[in-house]
Amino acid sequence: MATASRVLNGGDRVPRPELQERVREAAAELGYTPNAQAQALAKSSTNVVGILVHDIEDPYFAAIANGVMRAADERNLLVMMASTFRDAEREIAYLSSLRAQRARAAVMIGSRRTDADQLARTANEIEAFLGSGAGLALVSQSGMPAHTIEPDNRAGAAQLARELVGQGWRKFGVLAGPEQLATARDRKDGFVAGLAEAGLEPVVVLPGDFTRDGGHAAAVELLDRKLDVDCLFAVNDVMAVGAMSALRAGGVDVPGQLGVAGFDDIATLRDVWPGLTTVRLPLEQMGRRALELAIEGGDPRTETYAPEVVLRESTTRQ
Amino acid sequence: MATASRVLNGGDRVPRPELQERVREAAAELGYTPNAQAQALAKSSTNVVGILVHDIEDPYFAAIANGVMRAADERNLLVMMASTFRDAEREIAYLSSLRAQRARAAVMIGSRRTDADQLARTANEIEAFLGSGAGLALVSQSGMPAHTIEPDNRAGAAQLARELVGQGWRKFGVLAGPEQLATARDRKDGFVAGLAEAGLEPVVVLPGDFTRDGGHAAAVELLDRKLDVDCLFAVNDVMAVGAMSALRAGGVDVPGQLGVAGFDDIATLRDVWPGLTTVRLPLEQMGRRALELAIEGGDPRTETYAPEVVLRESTTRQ
DNA sequence: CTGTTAGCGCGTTCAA
DNA sequence: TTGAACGCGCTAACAG
Repeated sequence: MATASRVLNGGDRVPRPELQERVREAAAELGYTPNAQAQALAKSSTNVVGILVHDIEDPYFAAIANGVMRAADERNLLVMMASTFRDAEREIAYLSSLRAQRARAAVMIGSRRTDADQLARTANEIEAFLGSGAGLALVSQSGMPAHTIEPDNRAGAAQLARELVGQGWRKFGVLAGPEQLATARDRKDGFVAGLAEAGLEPVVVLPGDFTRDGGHAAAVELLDRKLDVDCLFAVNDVMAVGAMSALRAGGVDVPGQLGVAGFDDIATLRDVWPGLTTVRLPLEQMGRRALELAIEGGDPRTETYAPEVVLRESTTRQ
Repeated sequence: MATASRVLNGGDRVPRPELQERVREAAAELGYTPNAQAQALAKSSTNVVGILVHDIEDPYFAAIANGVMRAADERNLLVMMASTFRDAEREIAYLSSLRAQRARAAVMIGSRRTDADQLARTANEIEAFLGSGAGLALVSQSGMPAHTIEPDNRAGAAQLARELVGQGWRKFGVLAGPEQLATARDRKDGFVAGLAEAGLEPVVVLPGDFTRDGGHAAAVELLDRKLDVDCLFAVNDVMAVGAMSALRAGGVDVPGQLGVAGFDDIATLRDVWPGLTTVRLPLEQMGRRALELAIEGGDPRTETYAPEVVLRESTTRQ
């Protein structure tokens, strides 16, 4: 048995070629397939890593997950992915499952809502996860006792505000997303701060969902209230695109009557017209790096990624 | 030991409440976490299912994967996802890994290129996978000895052709994607067949990649050759959107000078302007159903899903 | 109703 | 260089 094990799996010193051959033949003949569970049990270590996303159909998460999967593939790690459908309970349950699976590491993507109780329970599960010896990295969620990858949302949004002001826009409306979502809040705050540098403040800040429909609804509300605004900033690209649809339906020309900007620079949306001014995040690289940190382990580290403003036609002054 | 096992895990008849309590306390005190690997080994069965996609960042795959994950979540199954990055070798290797993991079932999404040798090797691995007792379903790949979920690409494309002809378009260009890809070929063939019913045939059929860039490049070529075409059919939405960008850059008005249609009805692209005429596929439901069939097992069955033409502004006659 | 025993399939000592 | 024995953590069959 040990001999067979040596030639078929472990890189241990292998027997002489002739015996190797015999073992391989026998394996083929018997239709042998190594049992990863048994291997894991014997070695008490697996090559499984987990990814937790809120919604894999959202291109933001898909892009980051793609980076994680690429990095995992390069290291011959198997990926267990779970979509939490934005349910904190599910997230905790999945993390616990990963612990039971003795996953080597996990990456949690996306920021959580700031419900104190939920957050505490999530933190507990995270402690347990790390306590089991596995590695963990979070993307876009600070304040947890694990590696953290964070885009500098505030700085990116502030820079966007500066550039828009530089283009001549003055009367801004902000489609702010949910107030409890750190990512949304930081982008909104950064934008407002950027405006403040020029002595401006937004005409209106409309909360809403962090989704296409949220952006659409907020834009509809904006039109209904006939607010005096000349440029809209939506805290992510899918919201911006939803808003553009609403504006079009309302007969508002973009950017002729109203400029529109988003955040993320989602690849799938780079062909919309007018081209969406946005803030680019290195999503794939962030995912990649998150996995590296998670595998690496060690003391919690935070890495911040600088976003980059991309000006396109949706905010071109005419 | 058995008593503890009974109260903590298996639904076997449980001991009296008092003892249950004692076990739970001890477990909590010791920080006990069930070892899923050991459970799997002892029960010789897991609750892991696999998903194989070509590229999770492609919204088509993300939508189907989303359906699979929803169905898995409802059944308390853990999902192992692999992105093959369109590499057949990787695909085979992953399927083999899933076998080693003793996965209960797997879903393979997307059609493979028709390279006879690769196809045979994939078929071999599929046989081995099924031979291990696991279930398997393929989405958009026929001709394999497993459950198959197939959109009726030909019928959908043919219907699209009929409706476009009905709107008054006559001189069609087809951005056909790769000839070796069954999905692309079927859509192209169906479209051509639909045109034939009206006594028409396409002015030009341009091959290319099945991606945004493929559509873009094909449209550029079309413009360069100054072909006399009044409507473009791209065999998927991302190609169509890439083509629209190229047309815009070339100063061609859509749909004023050229109509454009796609295929899939990708959710993220429903807000592009002009709204993209396309053929809707129930992607999430297909993914869902694929998992059900894979879990269910039994004799290979094929289920076909009827697409539905969605007319939007990109083909509105002016 | 509870505790004991024997594997599940493997990697890893330790002797030979 | 090879083979025998043990243990990884758990469940299922059995005995008490």
